[in-house]
Amino acid sequence: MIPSQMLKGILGGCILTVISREETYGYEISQKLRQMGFGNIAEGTIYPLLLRLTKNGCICATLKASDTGPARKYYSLTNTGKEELAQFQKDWLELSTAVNHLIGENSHG
Amino acid sequence: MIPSQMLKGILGGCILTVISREETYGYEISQKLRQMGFGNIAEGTIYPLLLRLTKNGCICATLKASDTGPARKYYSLTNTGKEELAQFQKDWLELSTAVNHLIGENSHG
DNA sequence: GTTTGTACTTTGCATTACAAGGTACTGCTA
DNA sequence: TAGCAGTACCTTGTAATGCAAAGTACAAAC
Repeated sequence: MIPSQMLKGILGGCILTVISREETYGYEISQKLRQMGFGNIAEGTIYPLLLRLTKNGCICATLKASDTGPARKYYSLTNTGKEELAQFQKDWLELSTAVNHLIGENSHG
Repeated sequence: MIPSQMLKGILGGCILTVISREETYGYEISQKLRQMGFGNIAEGTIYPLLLRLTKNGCICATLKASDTGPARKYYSLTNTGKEELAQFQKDWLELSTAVNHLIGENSHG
């Protein structure tokens, strides 16, 4: 299990990434993240995050009926969201480079 | 600049990594992290974190005089700290694998 | 009609990076 | 002597954010 603290500042970008692939909704996002190896991300994490991203203008929702349960909120990226996603990927690269550099150097020591 | 939220849950492990290479003190750790590409990590981040790690039994300090300023607190890893470091590296691998997998899949459509 | 699975929401909490301000020692300069 | 820069550490309060817990609601199966 990835510690929850490690997910801070990362989940938002991950969700933008998932949505960028295709329109999707909260419940499905949580399932996809689990399949991707993020472990079980609580609903109390996903839904507030989606609301935050909506408020920030990164994503927008369309309500669509479902045959198998209550209606779903399908999300898609706005232009702001696309910029935000690009920035996240840049930031992630910077972080992972620094950490891998640090951990890697350990073995030369 | 790496966003501060992205550093949550990561800085602790990074500091353990730095200390594992050789005994060092707060001020020097902040300089090393900057050199490693983490940007300027505030003192208000470093010192509380070192206190926390000490309280958790991950590191322990030895006060040593300096020729060029006030005394320094040199930190070294305890056994608990070594376990914590190993766990961090495992967690980091899990996280970075998941994120890279997610970002990478994006380009396959 | 009760349960299971789907699907979204809200409240309150814990963790943690950081800004801002403070203390204190050394060495240099005027 | 006074003042400043660099080194070195500490404390308080704040903001961001993942999550637990609880609630609402619809559909299908039993």
